[in-house]
Amino acid sequence: MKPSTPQTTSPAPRQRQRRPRGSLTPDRIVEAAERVATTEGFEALTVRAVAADLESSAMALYRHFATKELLVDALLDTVLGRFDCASPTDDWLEDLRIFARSHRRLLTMHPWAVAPLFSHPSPGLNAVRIGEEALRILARGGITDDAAVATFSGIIALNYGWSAFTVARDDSAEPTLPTALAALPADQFPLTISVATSMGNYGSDAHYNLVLNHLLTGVKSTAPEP
Amino acid sequence: MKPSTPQTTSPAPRQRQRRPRGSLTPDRIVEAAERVATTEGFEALTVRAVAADLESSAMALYRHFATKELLVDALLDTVLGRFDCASPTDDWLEDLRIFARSHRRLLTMHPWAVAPLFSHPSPGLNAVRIGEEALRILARGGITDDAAVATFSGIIALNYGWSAFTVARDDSAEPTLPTALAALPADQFPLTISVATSMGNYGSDAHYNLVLNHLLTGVKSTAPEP
DNA sequence: AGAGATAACGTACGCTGTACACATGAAGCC
DNA sequence: GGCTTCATGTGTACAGCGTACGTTATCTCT
Repeated sequence: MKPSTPQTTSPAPRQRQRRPRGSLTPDRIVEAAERVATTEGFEALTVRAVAADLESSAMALYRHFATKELLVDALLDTVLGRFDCASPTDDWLEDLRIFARSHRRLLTMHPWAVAPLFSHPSPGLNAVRIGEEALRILARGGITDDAAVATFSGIIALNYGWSAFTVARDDSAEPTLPTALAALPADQFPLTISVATSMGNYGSDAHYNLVLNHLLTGVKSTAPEP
Repeated sequence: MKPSTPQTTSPAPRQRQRRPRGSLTPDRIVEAAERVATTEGFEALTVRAVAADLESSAMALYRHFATKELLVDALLDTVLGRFDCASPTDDWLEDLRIFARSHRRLLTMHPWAVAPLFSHPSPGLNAVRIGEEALRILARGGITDDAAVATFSGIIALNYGWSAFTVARDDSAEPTLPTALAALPADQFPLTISVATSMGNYGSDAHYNLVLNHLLTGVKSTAPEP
């Protein structure tokens, strides 16, 4: 196999077939990194794994990203770049709800990215773009300055925190969460046991919409115009 | 130095003075782990570092915790065990606010624990205890079942997400966030620039209280009793 | 005192990110 | 065309990680 280097003069071919010059670009590396993250999980996103996906060597990536952290930053920024910045209706509160749902969908569609996005400051340009969109919607409702920043922060925080539930969920776990809760000592956790079935779908869309409704109700109640 | 083993027969003392039999307990190991985490940060919490803090060896810890993950789980559960479960007033909504603030304070007082708590499912007993307390308060307001679980989840999610802001904040960063935002292209991010100063204290207590107010307003609006 | 159990420990292995030296291929210059 | 120069791909190596495995020392029970 691989008789492409039949150089009999050198007994041990110390290097494999080298890839052509422009075959490694930041974009291609980020694509490979995402491929690894989606298929193997973020914890398996190692430099060597990305290089293997590109059929390259680990150190080759360091010509384009000084550290692994910078590569991850670029990867996360491309994910944030997929946010859909549409404000379709003419009701600003409804648009705010759509904004929140879109952001949440962005996270649920990239579950491996939630934890690193959570830990990283990552103030990339696309993150700013998302914030600008939220501020635009809020301004239409007369909410500006600290109230706007706080509201925006609240929605983002809610979404990130909520993603912790949905991402960590292991539906193949045995025993199921409701049955595990039902086995608790009834004298210590009576309420937990009584809502065990509802606890079964904690983090669900229905629960999320309920909470988002609550938050938006409060936002609306402090908006200048009725 | 250390002439305690002047055993001249063995030229190289292959082992240092071994510690007595009961000197290593799960509790002491967890204490040492927290010491490392608080002083050096969670990323520096290695098995060898914990062992060094105990003046022991790395493998000695594995007699008490099968894996590092289990040690971390125990550490996180002790942190959750410090939650103060008081419901001081007779206004359930006010108690819910105090509950949320207490939980948030728990996170801010253990900043290193936020990220691992976020990533881990970690359904320890103390986590259930916190949930039971929230359900008790909500039940006093007539909120049960799915509405209660959703509301509880919302508060917890908000706190975790919010902690991402406050934990990641690097106030010694240069340039400051407002000045960095002010340098953005004004035609693309006009609103972000206009709220740059408010953005400076994003994640602050004032902003958090504002968001919590919004959420509680919504909760109150759906509560059975006025 | 002797034996058995077990807690503490040392060594070693495969993995990680990455510093460093080297090899190679494309581009500019004569 | 030949030669130089420089950017880029690659291999080797190292410190540090979690931890499997085998050794020892100490405690307990006769």
